[in-house]
Amino acid sequence: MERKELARISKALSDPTRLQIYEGISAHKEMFCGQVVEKLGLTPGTISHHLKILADANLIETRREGQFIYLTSRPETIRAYGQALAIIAGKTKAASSR
Amino acid sequence: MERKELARISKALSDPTRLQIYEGISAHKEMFCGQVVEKLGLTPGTISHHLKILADANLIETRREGQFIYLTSRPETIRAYGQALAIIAGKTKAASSR
DNA sequence: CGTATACTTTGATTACTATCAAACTATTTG
DNA sequence: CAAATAGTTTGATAGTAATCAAAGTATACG
Repeated sequence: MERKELARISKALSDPTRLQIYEGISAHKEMFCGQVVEKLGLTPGTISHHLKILADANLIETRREGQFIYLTSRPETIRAYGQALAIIAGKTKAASSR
Repeated sequence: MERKELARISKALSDPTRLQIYEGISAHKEMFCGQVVEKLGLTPGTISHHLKILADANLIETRREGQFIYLTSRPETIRAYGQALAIIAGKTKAASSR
């Protein structure tokens, strides 16, 4: 994974509010934006902003269904991210991943 | 791992310059600040700033030896970080970590 | 078609961050 | 002690980001 993409994912995860949103979406199999707004107590505009950053980092997926936009998490992105970091961290020291 | 700490580590990794510094330190078993300055082409002040953020996130360790300050990476932090994220991401979906 | 609901976009504000230059601190060595 | 070397701290600047309010867009429904 490229440094730029690593940075994009890191940045998406670097805000406590976004982390909380991501945790919520991951914990529930599916949520729509209004639920996130209600749960976090922020304005729809702010939530929309954060969701876009998470989606741009491929951490979540959005799907429209009628008036609602459903949010699901993409665990494979976290997996690839963690793996890329582990490889970097294990460059010289400790290669005992398994 | 707490959300606040996850955010702190993520933020430390969210800047391309810091990622590059971290990669460099991980790749060489040991570096001192001057080497990072030379490699990155930024001022000592800027490098010092980034190193502090990485150290505050426990991603690196600093140790003074005479005039030099040696830098080593702490792979166990990345490991714990990746694991914490994997647990969050796997809350509802895909629990096949092992 | 008009109204309601769900979300997005825009503009403004405030707070944070990356960077540099320059002054400062710590350590070694003549 | 003075001078050199290695980092840190400070002050300034420019860019980025989180948040809100309000206006805008999309979908459903009467």
